[in-house]
Amino acid sequence: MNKFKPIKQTRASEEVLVQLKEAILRGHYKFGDKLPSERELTEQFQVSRGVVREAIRVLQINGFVVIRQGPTGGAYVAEWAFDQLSSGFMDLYLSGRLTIPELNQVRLHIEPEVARLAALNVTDAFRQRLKEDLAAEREPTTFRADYRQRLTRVHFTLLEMCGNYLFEAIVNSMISLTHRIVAAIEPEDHNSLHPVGEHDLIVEAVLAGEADRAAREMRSHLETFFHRMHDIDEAFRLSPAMVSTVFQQG
Amino acid sequence: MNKFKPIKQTRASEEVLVQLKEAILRGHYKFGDKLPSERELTEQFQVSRGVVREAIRVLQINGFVVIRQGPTGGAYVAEWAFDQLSSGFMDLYLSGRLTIPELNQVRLHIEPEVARLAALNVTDAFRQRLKEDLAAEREPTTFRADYRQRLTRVHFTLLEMCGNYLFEAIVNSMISLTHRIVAAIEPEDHNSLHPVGEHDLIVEAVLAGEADRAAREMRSHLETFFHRMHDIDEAFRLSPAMVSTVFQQG
DNA sequence: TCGATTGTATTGGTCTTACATTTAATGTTA
DNA sequence: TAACATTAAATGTAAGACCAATACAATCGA
Repeated sequence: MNKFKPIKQTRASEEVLVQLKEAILRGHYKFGDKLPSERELTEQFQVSRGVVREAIRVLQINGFVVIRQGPTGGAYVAEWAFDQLSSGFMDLYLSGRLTIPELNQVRLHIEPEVARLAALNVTDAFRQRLKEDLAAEREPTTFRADYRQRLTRVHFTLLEMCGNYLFEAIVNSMISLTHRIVAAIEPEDHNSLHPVGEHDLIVEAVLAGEADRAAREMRSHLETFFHRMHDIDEAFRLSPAMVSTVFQQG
Repeated sequence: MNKFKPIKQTRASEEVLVQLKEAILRGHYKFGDKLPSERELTEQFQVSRGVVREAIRVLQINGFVVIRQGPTGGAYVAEWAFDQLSSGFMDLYLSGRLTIPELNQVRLHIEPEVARLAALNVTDAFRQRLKEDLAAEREPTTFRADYRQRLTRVHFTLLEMCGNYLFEAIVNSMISLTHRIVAAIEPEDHNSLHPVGEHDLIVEAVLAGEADRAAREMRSHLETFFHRMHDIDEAFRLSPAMVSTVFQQG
């Protein structure tokens, strides 16, 4: 006969983590706010400093807070967005569970829909941004990373336009993953992988509010891009150099 | 002129985390394997035990390892799958960034495609499983959670059938989130939210290998389900009781 | 002999104390 | 006034002790 309940099955650090995380998610601590110092938290939670640090470390790694040292230092609530999802997808890829063709298949199914929705939500402000994005692509540049960044501005703008935060979160994370892979396999002549001007037809359709055409153009763009990506990838596949490159971007 | 790079910008615990995580992702430690004990890692990394613990705590929270105490205890590599993605979506919802209609819109766009792909990949083994899943729905039950579990077996089987691990990861996580929300708002008479037999037409189409029809049936099923879900949700929206219920499932 | 109990060693969980490092703010000196 | 030194507040790291859980071996009793 077992009359009594077990006392503690959860780790103290997890309790602290849950409470801090809930406080952040509920908005009790907003972006930029500073959590109490470690010593303060040890008093409030009545646990040791090590326990508090374990909880805060988890929050930091998962992107909920950034930590600074010194006076005015501490754990500050970060503008977290897709960090957790991104690293989730990343880990799926790095562990070998997720292949590039699978990734591309999903993007190929979702992003045309994003473009379609974007065309339905077009406003003057967005029209302006899309034009700026296209112009930015043409600017001369020296750094490859910078170039890639500007080539995806159109995609990110369309994501915001589609009006669905979950689509935005998922596709944003998938684009991040694609970036990282491309950074490892991209040839010297990066213009051959993604020439400038490939977004023109998409934007044109979106600006005109033609939803279905926007979806078709997006699909067509992705198909050609993925095709090139696949060709280049084959040369590097299983190359130890590439694998370590992807890891090192951690 | 700053010719030299800073020596250490990363925290020791992050270094340890990266190395352990990479070892797991690379498959150096496989499912079920045991990481060295904390005291052993302390010696190998030449850092204090607290540093090692912070790293391991992150691995544990993110689902990469499970930890047991006692002799034969330690950090064992877990069969991690979608934990990180699931909690990522969960946090988006709990923080209020993601709404239920947005979630449903995405599911409504992706899951018909999953059903379509499943119909193309049908095998005898999967045929058998689908029939079992449908039969399981009919079995009498007492626990609501158990009932929900069995009602989604068809969805999970279709996910496996679609042959794309990323689709599986995303939709699996979204279904988990839906479950959690439903658990908070579900009425006593749970059969009204998702009556038995709603999957029959989907499975019928998949078994016949009719891809487009499978997609249509899936879409139709989700539309009616989300419609009911929406009606019920309105009654509970902003109810403090519900919000805390969702949090408590953490 | 068998079974229950007890001891024991190992491993994670927590606490404490001390010191190092970083850094904003303040004070001080040339 | 500007450059430099001091201070203090916060995180970062280290080391040691002890608690808690538990698999396994040893012991004891019927």
